[in-house]
Amino acid sequence: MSSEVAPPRVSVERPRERADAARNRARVLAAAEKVFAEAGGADGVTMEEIARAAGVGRATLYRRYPDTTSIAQALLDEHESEIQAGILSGPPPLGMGAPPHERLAAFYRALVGLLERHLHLVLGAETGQARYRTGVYAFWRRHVEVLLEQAQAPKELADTLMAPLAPEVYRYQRQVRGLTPEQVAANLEYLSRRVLAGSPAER
Amino acid sequence: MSSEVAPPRVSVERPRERADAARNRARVLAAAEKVFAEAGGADGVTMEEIARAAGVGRATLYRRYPDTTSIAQALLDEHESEIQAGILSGPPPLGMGAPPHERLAAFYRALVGLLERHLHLVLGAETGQARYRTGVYAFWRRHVEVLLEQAQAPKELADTLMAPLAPEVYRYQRQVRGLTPEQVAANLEYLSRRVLAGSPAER
DNA sequence: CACTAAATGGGCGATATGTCCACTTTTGCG
DNA sequence: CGCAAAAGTGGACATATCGCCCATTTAGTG
Repeated sequence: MSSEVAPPRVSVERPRERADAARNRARVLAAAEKVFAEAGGADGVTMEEIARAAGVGRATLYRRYPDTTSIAQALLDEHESEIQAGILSGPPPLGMGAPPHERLAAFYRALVGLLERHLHLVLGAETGQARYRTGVYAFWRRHVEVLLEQAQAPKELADTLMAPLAPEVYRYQRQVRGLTPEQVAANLEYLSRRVLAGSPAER
Repeated sequence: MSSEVAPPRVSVERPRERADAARNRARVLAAAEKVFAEAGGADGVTMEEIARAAGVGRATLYRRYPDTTSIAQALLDEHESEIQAGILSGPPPLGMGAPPHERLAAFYRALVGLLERHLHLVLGAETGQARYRTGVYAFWRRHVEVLLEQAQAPKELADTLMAPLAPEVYRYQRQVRGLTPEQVAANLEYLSRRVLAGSPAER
């Protein structure tokens, strides 16, 4: 990040959000939450539909969000931040202090919980390519990378170990294969142990 | 598969494809191949665009394919069939005869090869949800399931072990993380050994 | 209380979709 | 060899969404 001549004022001098803007922001988010839940993802959800449900014009939506995925992303941010905080400064096994394979298992459990509670939002925000463009993916990825290093396993496995957390994979396991959230979490815990626990990698 | 009253004629009595239909089918597939390659996936590819590139009307496209993903799927079928044949009746380690973890590694290698050569088609055909609706996914899945059983590992891991083969994951590793196909394959081989080789699962 | 700037929402042109139907080509048959 | 039925084709049409523009409204400020 580069900074030009720093403005003399404190911080970035954001003009403060107007009252009606804040009100509409809240309306939009509440309406979008409902719309995504009903659609079960982002499939048929359009900007038009969210605008109608929120009782605002389409241009009001476009002012803040370029597309439906960024609205879902905004709704998710809050929940994802909680997990980030748990990783950075929470108690073990999610936070520091537990052995790598237990921390990975805890991380898996936390994200399975998120997927279970907000699958429609994650499908709306991180489907397909979009997943890898969100800032939060980089965070998850880095965390897994560190755990791999601590366990003396190749850190290039990070994306491989993240792949089962793609929302489409979770949806398929839950709705088509009929697994319970606990079963999914147990499988991932098994994976954690197999890959990170025991003898370090010989290769 | 169930059969009603079998028709007296040999086979299903398909009226045989007309010459102009066959010609246009070939044109469409050739044009679609090119269009997908240029777009690098299915992102901005429309039925209109493929029709224009093939020099046929849109209705001609819709007669055979309901959407762009099914066109990409048709183009992929051939290549995927080769791998299927290799699994069912080819030599080890892809075919029968090798230990499970080696067969899984060989399977991973075969699919990495497919992804490397035809990523744009796989992105066009199996992006997001569509991946789990293709017939071929069920085949891959079942194959991995059998290998898991043979290695006395929980067969519910099948989808988890398939997840890193999603085209978006491969694209990200190759184009964003800068891994080579060999590195991706090596990582997956490591995963195969860790999960399937050695002591059976205690749980 | 008036004034400025942010915020709003309806409307517009462009593009894609999926279906329909009149016309053309191929094929089977007398 | 020619003809009729059937299969195939392609352009047109109605509909929907997108992304943007701009006249109007509304909130905050001196």
